[in-house]
Amino acid sequence: MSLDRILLGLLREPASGYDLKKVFDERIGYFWAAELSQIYPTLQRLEKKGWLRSRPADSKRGRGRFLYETTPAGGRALREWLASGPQVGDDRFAYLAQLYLMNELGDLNQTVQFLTRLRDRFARKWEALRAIDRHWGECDPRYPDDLPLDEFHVQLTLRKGLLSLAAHVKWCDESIRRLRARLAKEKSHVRTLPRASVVAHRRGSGGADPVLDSRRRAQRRTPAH
Amino acid sequence: MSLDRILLGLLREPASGYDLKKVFDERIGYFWAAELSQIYPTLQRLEKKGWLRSRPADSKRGRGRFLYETTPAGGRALREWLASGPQVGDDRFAYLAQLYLMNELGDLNQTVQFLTRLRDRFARKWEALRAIDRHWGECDPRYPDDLPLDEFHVQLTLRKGLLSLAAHVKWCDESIRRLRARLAKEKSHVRTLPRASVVAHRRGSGGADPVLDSRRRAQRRTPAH
DNA sequence: ACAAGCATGTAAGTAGTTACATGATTGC
DNA sequence: GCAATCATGTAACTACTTACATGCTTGT
Repeated sequence: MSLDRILLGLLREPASGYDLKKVFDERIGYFWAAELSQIYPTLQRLEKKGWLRSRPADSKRGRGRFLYETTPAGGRALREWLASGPQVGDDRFAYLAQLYLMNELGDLNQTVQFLTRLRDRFARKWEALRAIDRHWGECDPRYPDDLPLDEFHVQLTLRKGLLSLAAHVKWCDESIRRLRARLAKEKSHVRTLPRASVVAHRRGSGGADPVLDSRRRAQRRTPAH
Repeated sequence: MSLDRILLGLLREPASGYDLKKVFDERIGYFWAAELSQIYPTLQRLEKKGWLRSRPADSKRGRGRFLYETTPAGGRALREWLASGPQVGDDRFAYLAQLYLMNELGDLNQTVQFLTRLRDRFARKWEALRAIDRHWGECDPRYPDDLPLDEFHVQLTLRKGLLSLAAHVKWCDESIRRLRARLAKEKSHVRTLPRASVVAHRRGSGGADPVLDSRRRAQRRTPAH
């Protein structure tokens, strides 16, 4: 359903299935993904429905291709979708389910490691969007508030990705800090040495852990927002 | 796959399919959803696989029920999943796709309305989590940093929901502000009256629009983070 | 009598993934 | 000759949704 409308929207300008795949991978991957094996049958179905039309074209490299384009009927279906209000689906975050159940492992160090890896993934995604943002800003003096309206809408979605991922990274950092504080407290309890917690804390953030090191590296480039 | 492991995790304590549905709806809906029509067959499949066992039980109201529980083999499968690293899937946010393509409607006011409705939804979700957070804090003096470890893990996921939704609301507000600024600029351009933008801005946030009013009402209870 | 809540399920359909098949062209 | 890239597709499978069927108990 959503993929149908997204293709309708992307095909205001003619493109092939292969082209569209690149748009998903290189431009809009932060809010939608699609495989070629899903794109091709969908294009065929939408053409049968009268929302797309295709024509053969030749490519520089490889065999011939088909360029698809939205028909007026397709445009109406698209606008209907856009005007139907925001489509908010059920959230499904497997990593939160894992964290929710992670007490099963009975080891807070595992949870710290888990969140550290998660932080790394989010930070990498954030950096990818940040690179687009920075590049766009350098190439167009109208960026971000005086862009033409079509690009302005795109920029709003990019901004969402940036803010959202920054919040994710912030949450990971906060959680790791809180977990380490608990670990330190536990250690000092076992030893009954009141100053042991300080030592434990120094150890925890001063070792040669490669994951932690990559974490610290990433953190430098990371957002206030 | 993920649902399998989540059920394994939830069934460390015996429960029926119906009970589990309530857990999804009332406790963990902010990161996972499941329908009864998916839960029942999954429970049967996991029992055949040896990861769950069931026994009949009677209920106060309605017909007899089946209580399921994780077996040792199920526990091992669960721990394997938890130790396998964070499972981060492809993001699919239909509302961002809509916003990305919304220039098609050729009317910034429609985009403002769209984001206002979106803001309302996020704010409501945030308030639901905030209520859980507040209640928990009032009922348990150990909240949030001295909770027992199982509840501490749960709290981390709740905190993620709060931070994430707060960022969503912030993004909506920022976007609406930027859109209004553009609308004001356009208006003043048409009229060629340099002070018209001020008037337009006052009108835009002072009218009797019920959606806007609900927005402002919600905003009072909304997060710094 | 009937609605609401408890309780378990099946059937049909949609959306998306993984694996595979095919074939052309360019650069090394 | 071979890998990479361009290009289109099918088949089998997994995950999830919507609609429906059934039946029991309690409160109004």
